[in-house]
Amino acid sequence: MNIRLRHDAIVRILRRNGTATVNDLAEEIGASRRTVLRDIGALRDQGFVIHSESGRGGGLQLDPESVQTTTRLSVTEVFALIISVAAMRAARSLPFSDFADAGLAKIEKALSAEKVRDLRRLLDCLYVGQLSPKQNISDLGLIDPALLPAFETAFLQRLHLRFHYRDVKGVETIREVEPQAMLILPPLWYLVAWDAAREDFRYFRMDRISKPEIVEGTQFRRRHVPFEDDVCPFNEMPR
Amino acid sequence: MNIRLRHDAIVRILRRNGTATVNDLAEEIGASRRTVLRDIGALRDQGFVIHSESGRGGGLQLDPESVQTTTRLSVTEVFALIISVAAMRAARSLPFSDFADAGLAKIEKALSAEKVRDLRRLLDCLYVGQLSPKQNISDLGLIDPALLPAFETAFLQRLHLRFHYRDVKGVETIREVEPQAMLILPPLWYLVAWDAAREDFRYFRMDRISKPEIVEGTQFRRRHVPFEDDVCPFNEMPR
DNA sequence: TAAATCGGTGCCATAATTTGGCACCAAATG
DNA sequence: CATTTGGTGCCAAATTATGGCACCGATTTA
Repeated sequence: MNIRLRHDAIVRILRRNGTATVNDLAEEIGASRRTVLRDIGALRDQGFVIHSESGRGGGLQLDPESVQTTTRLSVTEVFALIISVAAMRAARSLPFSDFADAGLAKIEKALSAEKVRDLRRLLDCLYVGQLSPKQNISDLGLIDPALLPAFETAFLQRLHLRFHYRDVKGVETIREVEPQAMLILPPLWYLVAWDAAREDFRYFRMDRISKPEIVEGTQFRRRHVPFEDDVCPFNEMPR
Repeated sequence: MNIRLRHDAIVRILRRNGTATVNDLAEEIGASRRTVLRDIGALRDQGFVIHSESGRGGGLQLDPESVQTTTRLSVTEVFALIISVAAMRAARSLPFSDFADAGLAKIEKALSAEKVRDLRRLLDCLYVGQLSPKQNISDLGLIDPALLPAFETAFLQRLHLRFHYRDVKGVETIREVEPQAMLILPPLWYLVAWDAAREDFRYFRMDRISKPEIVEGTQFRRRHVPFEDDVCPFNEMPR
């Protein structure tokens, strides 16, 4: 077994069991005691806080405050994942074990097959904290990570974005808009955009947007988004 | 030289030079031709699209569409980075080379020293695309990544957040709020929160928030954020 | 056409790294 | 005290990475 996989496994087992002895770990992983101890050292070097107690009934314990993960993902992957996972975490408190088992299929479609292994490991490693009451995954609407690349480009480079939008009644229209702002109301993300055809601002729920595409050569200027603020004015450039 | 560093170096050189021969790479990196060819193979397996041409004047070329990065970061790191980088990209179009050289110090303070190496590599690898006019980095206000952990927890777990807030006039107050929504108006991020003391919603510019801390044992319910929408109502749960 | 350049593959010995076993220490427990 | 458990140093064995070499095919240039 690979060193990375072993590190992941150790963290996962510690998170699952709460506490484990070096011998337990060695046996479950299929490596020698010496190797496990070396791995523990490496994990500590990486910043994991692992408590240990000698003697009978002793063992290793991962500090519950340690939110760290062993998995390292590419930027694109993490961007997509953060949004999905944050949405889920926010939607209801639910343990990721459930998510990993039952809800994975939903994300598997969005991410390419090779990335799924990484994803599963990420979820295995993620800190679950106080999340408690179990929920049915199928209730949740995720933001489709496949939308993000086109979306991000349009948003950041200020290019017109064309997409299909399905409204509350299920009616689908095609929109061409200037993406002006994002509004995050967990678990939902909204796009705040100027609708050129309607000459007004519109709010679009991200999970109802499909087939987004950039309209080339249509750079626009930022508009003053009509939100009022009594603390500080919007659209002001930072110092 | 480590295999990871070599992969990073290859991608970086290809991005920089546009095209390079295997021998060029081998010499610059200080590895054998055989090893470089093996690395190219590995990078292709990882999904990098690398074109090649035989004969004089031939060589390797990284597909400009290939936005991939070699660096893999932890979730926390990437979360912080994405926001900073997105803010910068959005603020003005500016080449990351500048950013890496001049603006790095600003981020170095926020991230721990060990992570800076990763960060520099990330920036080296990032796809720069059409970014062109140079800008003075010091103009830009970044969201301090150090704020994020406390902030994220409060936001997602619905806990009260206490922080110092400096308003337009520079007056600093201490606030205790219920974080309800995020509003992204590039390059600025706003926190939309219910201010318990003032019994009303307030907007806080992220870069004016300091010393955020979670107020334990103060879980709140989501409120209906007073934004109107004619496309679909807010705060509606996704299907 | 011939020579040179350049990517690409297979093979194998050598170099480097990782792993496992062993001895042994310190702390805790019954 | 014997036992359990974490932890370290050391070294040989196993595993993996590397470099050199021969050689192929494509392309360019003379």
